[in-house]
Amino acid sequence: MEERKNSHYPAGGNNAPVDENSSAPPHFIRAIIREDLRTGKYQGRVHTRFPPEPNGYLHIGHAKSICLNFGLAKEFGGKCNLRYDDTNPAKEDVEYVESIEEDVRWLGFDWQDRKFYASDYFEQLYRFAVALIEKGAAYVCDLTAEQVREYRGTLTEPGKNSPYRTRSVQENLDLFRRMKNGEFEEGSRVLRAKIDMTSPNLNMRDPAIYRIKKVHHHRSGDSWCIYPMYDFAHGICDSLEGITHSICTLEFEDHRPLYDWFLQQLDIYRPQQIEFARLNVTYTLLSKRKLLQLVNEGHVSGWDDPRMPTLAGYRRRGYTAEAIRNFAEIIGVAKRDSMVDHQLLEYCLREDLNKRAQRVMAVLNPLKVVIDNYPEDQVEEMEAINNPEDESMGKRKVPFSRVIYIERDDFREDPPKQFHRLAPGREVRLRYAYFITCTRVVKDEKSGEIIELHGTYDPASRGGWAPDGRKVKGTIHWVSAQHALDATVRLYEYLFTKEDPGDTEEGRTFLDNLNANSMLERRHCKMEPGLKAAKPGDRFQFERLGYFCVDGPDSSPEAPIFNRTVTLRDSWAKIEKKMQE
RNA sequence: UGGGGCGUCGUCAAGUGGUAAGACACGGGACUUUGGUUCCCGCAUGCGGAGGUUCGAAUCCUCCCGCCCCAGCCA
Repeated sequence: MEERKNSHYPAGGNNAPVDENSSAPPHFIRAIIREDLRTGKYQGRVHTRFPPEPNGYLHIGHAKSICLNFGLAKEFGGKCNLRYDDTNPAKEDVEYVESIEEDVRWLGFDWQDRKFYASDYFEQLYRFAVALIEKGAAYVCDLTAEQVREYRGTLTEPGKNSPYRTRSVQENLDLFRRMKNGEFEEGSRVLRAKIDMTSPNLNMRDPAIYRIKKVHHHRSGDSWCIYPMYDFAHGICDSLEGITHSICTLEFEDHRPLYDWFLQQLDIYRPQQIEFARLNVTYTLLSKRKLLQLVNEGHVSGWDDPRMPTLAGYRRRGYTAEAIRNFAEIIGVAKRDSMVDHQLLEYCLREDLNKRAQRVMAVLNPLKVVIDNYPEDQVEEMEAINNPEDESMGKRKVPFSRVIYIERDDFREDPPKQFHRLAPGREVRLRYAYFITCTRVVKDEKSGEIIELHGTYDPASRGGWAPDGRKVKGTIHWVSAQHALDATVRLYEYLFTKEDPGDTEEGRTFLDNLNANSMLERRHCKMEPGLKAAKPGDRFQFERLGYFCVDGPDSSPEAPIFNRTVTLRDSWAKIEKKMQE
């Protein structure tokens, strides 16, 4: 039977041999596929699908699903379709389908010519519904939504049959046709599957298959005023496309009997639905509804705000697709609810960026330093390494002169023991330049604020080495004042203050957990001049600070803006924190 | 208390009867012209609990406890 139904799909042959020594971590879905391949369940085919509803932007949770579905297909020499679950036009929009395609491509996956829409199948879906009516497995019900709820029963009590359950096939056919023709009001009638009102699984208590919605659809326009429900449409689409493994999240586990029921009733090819646990990440929210709310209420600048857990947000923030793919692999796939530490994502990010980001010097909180014994008009070009992890990235020249900026945090008037940066009388190395010693601190008389520092340099230490072999513990970054590029930097932190932003007390909402300091904009940061050539999306490591990228929408050559993607690990901050305790 | 799932280190997660992988985090050390990177070392006498089967149990059996999901004409 299974054999026969599967027969119109190409038999194996397009599959690469399974690599038993694959370094990919084992998980239960891989195990199922291996077993199916071994037993020839689908003639050696592996065909998955990624089925987003175009009602919002894709987020990191979707990335897990995308990587799983496309990744499995690739791993086993199969295919993966992109299919929009666009059965509810009231919530969907073309803006979302465009963003979804951009995001999936950016992540590095390709659906080739297999882009589908549930709406592509509206005509067939309708015919399948008619077939169900004809075999007495579906009926038109005139109960109101509220009545349907009452008839459904509760978790512990069985439901009771709708008085319309016994309508004749002829009457059902007629009514359904008229529903389609727009003769009835929205909500007045619904087509239901005739299953079992006493089932302990509420999904089997005569679920709705079609509802009337006189709403314009972003693809089918106004040609339909009835739309199929997810449970009915999804399995049939999977079947029509010859999907072998229909992977979805845990909350659909209870729907599997229904998924199977429709396909069995219709006697069509049956893929298997497999459920895994959706992703949760600390300090972030992955609910489309709540993300939409953040956007609509202006708590963020949009779906692509760099603080958003959307792929568009992460991309704008400077994350790489490679890092996200690696993260998706490393977190594993299982059935238990879990909350992954955001630091794991950051680890994947740094690992990738460390290898590819060009190093550059930038001062975010500038403190002027005048090197008194350095010739007034002299400028030297110091040689700097672009990436110590990748020699092929070469070297560059950075101008040095008498007046420079250093990071305010790199100077302490009264330094603690373990502080080995600049302080009165102390010597430090200016990266790729000279050793300098601080000789004088100039303060504002009234406020006491440090305005500038004066110091001397050792001409013999050019490049950062002292010929007498003396050591300095600290190396700090700097930018020549007269050559500096003035730029704005946006420092981002978690959008929420709680590990689980959705965990709220009585009377509060996730909005109460918003981090008021999630974005700090610093103007007039000083950067080495070579950064003038940076283009939107370009990523850099600002030495000793973190990874940054040129913002897409807001940056311009006249007023460059850099987003902080992620900080570098900072063991000094840990030491300082420990000293305070 | 109907049904469906799930409980292995702080967090993910392997393991499917032969004596608890790995990663992140954390702690310590080495190296360092980024307090970055890299490299070493440490980190579950125990797998939700209690019984039982077995030479041997995270893995099998029994009972119990806890957590998640389902009462949309959402997906």
